[in-house]
Amino acid sequence: MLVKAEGLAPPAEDELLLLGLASPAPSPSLPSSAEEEEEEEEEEEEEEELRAASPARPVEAPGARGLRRLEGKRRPGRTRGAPRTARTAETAQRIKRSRRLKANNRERNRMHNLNAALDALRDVLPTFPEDAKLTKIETLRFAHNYIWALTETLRLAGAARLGPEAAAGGGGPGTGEGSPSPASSWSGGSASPAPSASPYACTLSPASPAGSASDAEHWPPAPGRFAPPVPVPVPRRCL
DNA sequence: TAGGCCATCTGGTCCT
DNA sequence: AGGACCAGATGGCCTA
Repeated sequence: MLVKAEGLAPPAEDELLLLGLASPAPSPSLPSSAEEEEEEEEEEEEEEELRAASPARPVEAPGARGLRRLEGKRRPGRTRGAPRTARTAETAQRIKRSRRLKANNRERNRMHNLNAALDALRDVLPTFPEDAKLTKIETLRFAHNYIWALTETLRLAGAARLGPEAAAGGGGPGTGEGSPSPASSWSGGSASPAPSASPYACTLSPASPAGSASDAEHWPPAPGRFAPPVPVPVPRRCL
């Protein structure tokens, strides 16, 4: 997703070689070809460096290099003349750097995947206006409350069919005993809601799971970014 | 300009 | 050993 392409942080100077990484919306699971190429290059370089660093060359195949060594020919190279210790130190640095870049790539992909999942979640949440974009925390909180509201709706609907007694205390789908408020499982740390304090404390406001703090504070006034999911007969408790 | 949100980098820890 | 996951740091963009 990456809503703000221009919001991307500039790549580190030593990462400028990673062509394509700055693309605004790289597919989370499908790295760009440039990215793949770069990764391959990195791996090749790492292997090369490892080979150069290892005096024993345990995996050396009986190929050209082996022959060259047998012939006593030196491999011409960039490290010619450099002290061995300095060379290996530099090599270790390069390997370390290469691994870091790989880890960065993985982390970036991981976060892209996470954001994609978050986007998918946004897609199924009703917002007003429709194209309003919830922040990450809002999305999670809203989803939490929304699920709770739907569950509660089902419970009440089922209870209504069974009669008033069931409505009084019946457990609904997946609700175990009674109906746990969304907050009962919402351990949002400081955002911990204290839901049952007031029967009307809960809202579907994305920013206030089960009505933590004052709802007005979290529910932006006009033009509101979102509205409670109107079509759902939300329990009064959550309105 | 301050504060919120975000993407990215980074080092540490855990898991396979 | 390498990858996944996590949290802290950093810097950019946007808005009130």
